[in-house]
Amino acid sequence: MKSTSINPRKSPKQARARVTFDAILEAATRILQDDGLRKFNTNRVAEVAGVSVGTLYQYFPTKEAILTEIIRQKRKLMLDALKEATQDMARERFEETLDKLLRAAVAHQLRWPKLARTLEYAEAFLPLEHETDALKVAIVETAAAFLAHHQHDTPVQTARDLVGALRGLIESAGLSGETDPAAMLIRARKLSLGYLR
Amino acid sequence: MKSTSINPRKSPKQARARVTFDAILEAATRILQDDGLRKFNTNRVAEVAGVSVGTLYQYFPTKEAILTEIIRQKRKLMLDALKEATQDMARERFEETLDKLLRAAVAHQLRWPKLARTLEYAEAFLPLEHETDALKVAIVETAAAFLAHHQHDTPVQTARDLVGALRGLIESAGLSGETDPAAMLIRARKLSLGYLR
Amino acid sequence: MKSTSINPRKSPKQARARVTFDAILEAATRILQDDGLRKFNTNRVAEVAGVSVGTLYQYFPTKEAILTEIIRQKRKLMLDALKEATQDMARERFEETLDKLLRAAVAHQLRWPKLARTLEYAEAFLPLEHETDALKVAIVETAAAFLAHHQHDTPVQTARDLVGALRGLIESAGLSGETDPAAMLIRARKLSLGYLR
Amino acid sequence: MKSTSINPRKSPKQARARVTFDAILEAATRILQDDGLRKFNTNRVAEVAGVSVGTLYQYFPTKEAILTEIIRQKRKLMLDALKEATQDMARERFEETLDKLLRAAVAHQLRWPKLARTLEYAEAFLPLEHETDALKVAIVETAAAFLAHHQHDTPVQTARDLVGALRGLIESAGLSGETDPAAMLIRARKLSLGYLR
DNA sequence: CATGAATGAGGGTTCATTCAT
DNA sequence: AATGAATGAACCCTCATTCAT
Repeated sequence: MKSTSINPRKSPKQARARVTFDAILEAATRILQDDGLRKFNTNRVAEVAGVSVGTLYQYFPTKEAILTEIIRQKRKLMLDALKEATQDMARERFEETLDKLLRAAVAHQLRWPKLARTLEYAEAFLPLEHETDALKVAIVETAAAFLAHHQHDTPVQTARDLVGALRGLIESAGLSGETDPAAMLIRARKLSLGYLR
Repeated sequence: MKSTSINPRKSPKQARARVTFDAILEAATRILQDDGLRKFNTNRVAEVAGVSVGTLYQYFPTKEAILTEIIRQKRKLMLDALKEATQDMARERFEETLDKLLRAAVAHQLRWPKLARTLEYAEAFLPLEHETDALKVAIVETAAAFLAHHQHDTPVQTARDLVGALRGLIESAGLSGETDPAAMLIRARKLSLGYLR
Repeated sequence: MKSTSINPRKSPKQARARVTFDAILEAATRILQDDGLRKFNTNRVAEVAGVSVGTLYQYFPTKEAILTEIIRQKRKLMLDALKEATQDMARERFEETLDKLLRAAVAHQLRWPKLARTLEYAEAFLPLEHETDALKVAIVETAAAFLAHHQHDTPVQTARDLVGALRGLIESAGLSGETDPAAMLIRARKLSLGYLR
Repeated sequence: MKSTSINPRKSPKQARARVTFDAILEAATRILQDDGLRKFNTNRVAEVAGVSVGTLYQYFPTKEAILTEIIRQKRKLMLDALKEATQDMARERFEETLDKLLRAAVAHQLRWPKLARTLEYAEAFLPLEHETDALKVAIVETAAAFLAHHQHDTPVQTARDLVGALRGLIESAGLSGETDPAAMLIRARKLSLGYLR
């Protein structure tokens, strides 16, 4: 793995290292959730993770690398969920697959709306990084493939529109204090079907 | 006006003061647009505005006060536009008023998507401030009043949902490089009518 | 003046600023003399100069910029002295001008041998900087011009050789504790005339 | 051998240990040559040497100990070369022995001018260490003994002067990119004979 | 003996804010 | 009022050294 300024410094192989690596990411995630970028600094991350700054820098060459790794992991989770949701789309009714997709999206955005928003914002100021960027594209493309499969004319633009609108919907609900995925799903479905009609 | 740590220090009454005040806000806005919060600092704002830091602090007690004032102004602009859009709603068809509303929303979000996004993010970490918060509520309420007027059941939640979804839609299009308000309006209308059906 | 990472940040115009600027350079010089690069750090320089780090960074964008400025000043002093020494070379006997040159060289190297050596070493790891580099070249060329004036065949190489050898001579004497310029001058003359024969 | 903070921790007796010891010194030397003191750190030395930091610290108690050992070895090499050059001075003409001495000096300084300069500089800030210091004195004394043998009045000072001047000459030529020992030898001879006349 | 994860003091730099002029 | 020099807490990151395995 290249040691650019944005990739993790070492893939943790020993058990101890793996634990430390994860502790750092978890601490960082918690800080981003609770306080946003403002208080996201390496000293605090290390402290919350229960390690020294030096240790943190053994694993991540810069503060941005931590952010990037969190984004990468979250995006990957989302992409995998979407792929799983669409894997049987050939055999399923449109609404059936759509529901799976929306369920995945709601699950990923509603639980930690502040984190999701912070990561979204942070990403804009990170140096473009292949894998992360590719993941972003892949997410839209997975949705677009689904739309195309069901005869949609402009699948890519529509997919991007819907991904954006759904993010806005779920985010605003989440930040208003809503936490019920079932209620959210209903409105997400309404928004999607309404837009796709 | 009280001089809390978040309100402007003085309402500029003399012409010269007004000019300085505006120059500072304009400089701050440009920096937020171009570089985001990362490079938004008082020294730079003063420099770009062509005044000294000392002068900047004559008008704004803290850095956050500048941010707050920008948000306040932008929100006020938006609110006024929405109010104007709905002022004849009693005499107009539903679609007619909706179009005016969407036109206003698109106009306000599409031109400076990066700025809009940055302000949105910044606001979340600003101390809650009455007027600004009130403006936010008023925006949703204006939309809700319109929906209520047309017999909608749950106007407030629906208004919040739509405001959120539209923001997400326009923001994602804007950040993807779209700049045509007309094209955006068509999709915004589709999203709204679809959701409201 | 460009604001690269190696030039001073502002040319001090007000009296207070001039004083601060000089205090920083003087403190830096003293630290380099006494302890070398090892203990040359911005916190210490600021402390010795009696200013805050922040102030130091108002004048110098990086630690290296301080070093560069010291080198630039010392070289300029040396170059001016050499130019003055050679200004009447057309009217003077060879030995007369040579003596002036050597006097200048001894004066500049013998007083602070440790500083001279440290600057010499530091320079090798500084990003090449036009003016400083030009000064270095100019010094050799001034000597070469003098040699050429007196019918020397390979003035540039000889000048470089002599400058190097004289530096080595004076440095080693200085570091051995010698402080008498007169004694040094005699040997410097012997070395020069011997080599030029 | 005592285990002060500057001597190697153990004289490597087993073959494997010898290899490791040498690998560390070689790595350190390469780093000093290529990047100077700036990037000379124990982690990097260990990495380049292909051993772990822990292993490095089995052999050297401190970073300075590595530097000291390199200096000691280089000086010893130089001293041995000078001793060999002067061993037949009783039977040889003055110029003959001098040439051998200069040949040794040129050989030692011209090949790695950057390394030589770095070691020279580093030495000044190392805690005075008997053996190394003694080697330095021995070098000058070897030269002085040669001068004394040929009826020179002030052999020690003259030897020191010449050692310094020759170092300056060769160093400046080396750093200017010259690499030809033969050409260098001619000028070194000229400098020496000129000064000794 | 070797390994390499962990430590934390040290040092470079920024930037919100104050205050003498 | 306006200026801009000065301040110093805060934050990023490095590297010499230790020690459990």
